[in-house]
Amino acid sequence: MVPLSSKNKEGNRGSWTAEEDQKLSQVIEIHGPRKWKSVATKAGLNRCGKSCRLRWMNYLRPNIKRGNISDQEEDLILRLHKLLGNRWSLIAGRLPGRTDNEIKNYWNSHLSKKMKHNERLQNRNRVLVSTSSSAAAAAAQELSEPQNAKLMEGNAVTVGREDNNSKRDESYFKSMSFNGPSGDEFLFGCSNADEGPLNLEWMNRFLEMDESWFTLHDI
DNA sequence: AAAAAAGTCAACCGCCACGAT
DNA sequence: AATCGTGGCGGTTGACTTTTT
Repeated sequence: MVPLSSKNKEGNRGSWTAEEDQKLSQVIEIHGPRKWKSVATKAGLNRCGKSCRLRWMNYLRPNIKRGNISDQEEDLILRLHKLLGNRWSLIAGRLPGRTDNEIKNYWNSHLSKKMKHNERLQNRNRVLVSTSSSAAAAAAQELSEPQNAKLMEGNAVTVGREDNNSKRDESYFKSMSFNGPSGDEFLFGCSNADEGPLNLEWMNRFLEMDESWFTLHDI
């Protein structure tokens, strides 16, 4: 359906109709996908060449892959984006049947959020808790970035950015009650005042949710 | 059930590069 | 060398759909 507001002196705008698609396809079949202004004229379409090109590239041309982006494709997009940045046409060139517009949309609606979420997890202050305060102190010494580690009252060590969370964490752990297993077993969690008191159940939930985070900080 | 908010995606816009004149 | 037309690209918009409140 073409909205009323989508027509002006420059020609049709808005969504393409099946009839327009058919006309465009017919002309391209004869003259090839080039000289878009002439294609638009030959097809008798009241649209600019640019619009015709876009419709062909993103919708009408053969071998366009429809349907959800697979896990393999997503992985490839992530890796290519890391390498190339927002060079959507280059990325799309590595994914047969996918268009630059589709990749860009997928990135903006799915992957950028995923990236932000991961970044947020990485930037949280990490917390190491032991049932033994001496073991916690020893662990703090062994940390690869001791300048970023802080031994808290009792048996908790925070590891993370040197930011303004330290004071909050300190009082937070003073009031914490920890009912972990006996011995020097370490558990990992993540300090976040919004998520309520830190306890074993909560930490186990966290670990189930994000195993990769755990292995990254194994001591 | 209805309204609001969030998500999706096709299409448009403006800029730039490049070839033709 | 300067200008113009065209195609290609990435950013953005807005209509429509889905989910949440």
